[in-house]
Amino acid sequence: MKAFVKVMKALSDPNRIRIIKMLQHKTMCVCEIQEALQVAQPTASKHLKLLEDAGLVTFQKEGIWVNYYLTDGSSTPYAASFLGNLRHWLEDEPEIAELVEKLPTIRRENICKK
Amino acid sequence: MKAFVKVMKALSDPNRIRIIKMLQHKTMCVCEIQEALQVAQPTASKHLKLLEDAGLVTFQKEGIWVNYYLTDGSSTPYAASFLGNLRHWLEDEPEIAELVEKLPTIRRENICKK
DNA sequence: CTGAAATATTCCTATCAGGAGATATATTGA
DNA sequence: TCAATATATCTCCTGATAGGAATATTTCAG
Repeated sequence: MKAFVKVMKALSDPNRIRIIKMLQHKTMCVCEIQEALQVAQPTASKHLKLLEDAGLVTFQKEGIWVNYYLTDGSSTPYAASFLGNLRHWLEDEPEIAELVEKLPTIRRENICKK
Repeated sequence: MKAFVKVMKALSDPNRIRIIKMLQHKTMCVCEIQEALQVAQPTASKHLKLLEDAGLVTFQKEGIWVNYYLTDGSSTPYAASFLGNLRHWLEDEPEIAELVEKLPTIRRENICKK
């Protein structure tokens, strides 16, 4: 029950849903997500932590960057099911489509200073 | 997006999940749900309204009673998918099992005065 | 080691969600 | 019509949550 509620809450926020939909297309670092969502950096970090706690995303450190990507859903059957369904769900939402279109232009080289 | 978030939020609360799991077994009136969840009547009503807005449950008036039951999920594909998955999800949660076991003893004739 | 850059954490604020009591509404029976 | 019952709505309280600013942490380059 707790695990289920955690996944449901994680997917109850538009910005976190947007993160999932973006990560379906490419691995992203925090600053890229921050830029895509137009939020402050701590806000992006916090959303990612919540998604991680729910078993939906994970990350790998690459030097100074932290790359986030979707999990295989092995943590809970709920995560697996949602990650599967969200592959096609919301695909035709104009807002999501627009966000995905912008994705190729959002690259850490253009955002970060290093 | 809004419809999706609405369904996710509706299923983000333990008491509302319990309602869904109970309605899988039988149609229930508000006072039966109130009794099963051990909450105040307005609380039960509010949860039911939220679930209804999300397209997960609906109701039929029977005189003084209001009978709530699960929808067929035709309002949104999300509702349909969740109602399907929740048929087996959480089935082996002790807490849910216990709640379902108590169900037959919760009958409006024993609760309501009329 | 030091400075700079990316990210995480802390703290504060505003809004939202769950709960209950009081009250309004609706239906039925007398 | 009136009283009783079931349910819905309103109001208030409290705890949770999204957001950002400030700060801490981590990592790398030099």
